[in-house]
Amino acid sequence: MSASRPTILDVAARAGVSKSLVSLALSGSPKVSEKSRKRILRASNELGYRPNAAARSLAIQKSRTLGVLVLDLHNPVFAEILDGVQTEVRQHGFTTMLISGGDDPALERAEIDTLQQFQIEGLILISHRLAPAVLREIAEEVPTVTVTRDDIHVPRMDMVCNDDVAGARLAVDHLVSLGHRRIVCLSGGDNPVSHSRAQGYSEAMADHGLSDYAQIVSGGLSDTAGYSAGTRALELSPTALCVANDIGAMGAIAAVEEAGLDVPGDVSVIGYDGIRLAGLRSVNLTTVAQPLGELGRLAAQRLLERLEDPTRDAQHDQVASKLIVRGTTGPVGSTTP
Amino acid sequence: MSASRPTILDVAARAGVSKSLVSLALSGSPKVSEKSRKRILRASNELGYRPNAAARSLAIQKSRTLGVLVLDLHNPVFAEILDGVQTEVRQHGFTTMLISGGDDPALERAEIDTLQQFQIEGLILISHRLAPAVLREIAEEVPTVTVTRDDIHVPRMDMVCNDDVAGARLAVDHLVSLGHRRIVCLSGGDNPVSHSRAQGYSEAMADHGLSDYAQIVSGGLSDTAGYSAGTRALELSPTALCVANDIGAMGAIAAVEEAGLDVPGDVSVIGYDGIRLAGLRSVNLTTVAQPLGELGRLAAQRLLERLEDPTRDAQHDQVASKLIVRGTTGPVGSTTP
DNA sequence: CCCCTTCGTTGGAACGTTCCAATAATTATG
DNA sequence: CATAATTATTGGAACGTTCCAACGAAGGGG
Repeated sequence: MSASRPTILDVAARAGVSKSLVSLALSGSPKVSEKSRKRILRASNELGYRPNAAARSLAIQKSRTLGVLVLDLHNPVFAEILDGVQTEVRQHGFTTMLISGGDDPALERAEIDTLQQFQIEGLILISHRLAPAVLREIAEEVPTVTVTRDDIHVPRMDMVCNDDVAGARLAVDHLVSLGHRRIVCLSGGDNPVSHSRAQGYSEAMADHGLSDYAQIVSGGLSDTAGYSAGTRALELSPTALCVANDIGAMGAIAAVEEAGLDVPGDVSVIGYDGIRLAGLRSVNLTTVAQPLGELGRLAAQRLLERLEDPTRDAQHDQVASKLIVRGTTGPVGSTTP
Repeated sequence: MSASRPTILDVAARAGVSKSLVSLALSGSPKVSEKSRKRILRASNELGYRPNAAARSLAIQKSRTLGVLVLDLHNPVFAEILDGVQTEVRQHGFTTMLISGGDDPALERAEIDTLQQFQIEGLILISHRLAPAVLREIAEEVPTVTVTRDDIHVPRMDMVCNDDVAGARLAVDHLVSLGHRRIVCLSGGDNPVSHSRAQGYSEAMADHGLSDYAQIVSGGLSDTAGYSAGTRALELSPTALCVANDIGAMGAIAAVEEAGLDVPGDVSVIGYDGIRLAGLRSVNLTTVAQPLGELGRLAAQRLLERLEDPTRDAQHDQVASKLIVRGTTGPVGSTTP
């Protein structure tokens, strides 16, 4: 009948024992007699007791909570990485606090601050826009692991990425094997990930002796950016477009089709990321798929390891991406213009 | 040099005042002299002081935190609703804890439990799979508002929805105005939202005197469900498909195209939800758009109102959805088969 | 029968904050 | 100039938990 939630003292009173014994019993200590344990558990259930996380956190000086920042919840890539994080973290009895920076560095910083007020024990950054100095500052205060970005090096900070250079090469190799030579790269703009992918493209083109055909059109990671870059790329009369990411590739496809050309008959298009969306029947995009869930799982694992041993050297994992051939790539010239 | 974070006492010592005054100053109380305030602020900055949310929560008996459950982070609908929630909540100085139930009732329950251990002051359920009894139990313990579902009524629980019946009618009206009569409905399966949308379809068909043409093919809310329902629907040789949601509509489009038919030349397709994805150039789906952000904003607002006045009567808001005409619908028979 | 273990149990302190009542310092009032 | 009123500041208690040192009650060995 009390207005507020029952506390450990209410349980103790009802079970006729001390609060300390309740605490012991609920944490599963072996030094509680079977008789007491039963009575405490019963009292606890009857009252609907639920421990107060704030009080516990204050007492044990730990929060058993990890913070997770995603760049932007709208981008499916991040939701899929998040899945991996959640499953791994849950298995270890940690709670996660999820925030999204909405693609705004200032907001990101503010949200991380809130996270720190909750005394998070570790932080996972699934992509971010933080300045190197800010990131360093944060990583020094709380064990941190970045996913998807490996450009900023901070002493004790782990990083989990795929090899964008190798991935982009996979894309080019695939197109070349289909007979394409006039392969244009639609870059994702001025960010580390896009740089690596563009570099992989250039390297692979060179390896195939196609340096003369290599051309990079600058774009962005969004649908509209992919569309406008695609439109510009068509002036170079390519037979294939190698796009920086899946969403951008979808925009590029729209540009190709709007120009009255067929995908993949006239122009093949390949993306990067491997979001589920790309597998939708109406999209059916050939892409270089990162193991997104695995990326998240690994990040969580590295963070948990660091919590055990905070002095461990920074680790830098690279996971392998693989080509998924679907319907947007095909042999060169399957339709004659 | 201390290993752990500075506390309010460290700040007090450095500023040469008592902890109480620091607390006062940091909470912006007017009864602190300008001189003290300055010194405290400086000391606080120098030490990099950050209040301990757990301690505060314990002291004030409030967490200033709201819990948000989304059914599934992968579905873009929810991310967009979430946006609205976040902006509104932030403005009021609350923090949100976000969890996703991964479409599993048991997990949902467990995650909400965790939320309650953190003493959340309110809960927003952006769709859920909870049994009525469980939902009732939760809503009795913590102020709750459901978004997107309005089938389970609980005394003090607010609900924010769009009018699915009216929305579906909008879709049918649009198709009829384009001259369509053989309009088949691809339902979203056995859930309250899909039922309402199917009902709106039936009502509108009747209003237009097209009851004889009304046919509902049962499907689901996913891409693949839309695809298979679409395939089955084509046997009825429709000129238009009215699909339960956007993602399903994308699947249906694939089915139509795979059958060698043109969208919208041979078959028009309309979706429901208004996810951004539908606006991508390569998708360009005509749809009935819910004001997703507004839905979230309103939910947060209702919850905050209830926190002010817990005895207030349950409120049930309906927001208006509107038709967005894009490229997947067109006049009937624009291509002759 | 007494002492020593062992086991089960307990009260008190601590965690970092807020809030209240009480005090100290300052200013206004007669 | 004393006293009242106001303004600034303070110490202590409280929040709900965990942990530790200390306790009482059994049981076993001498």
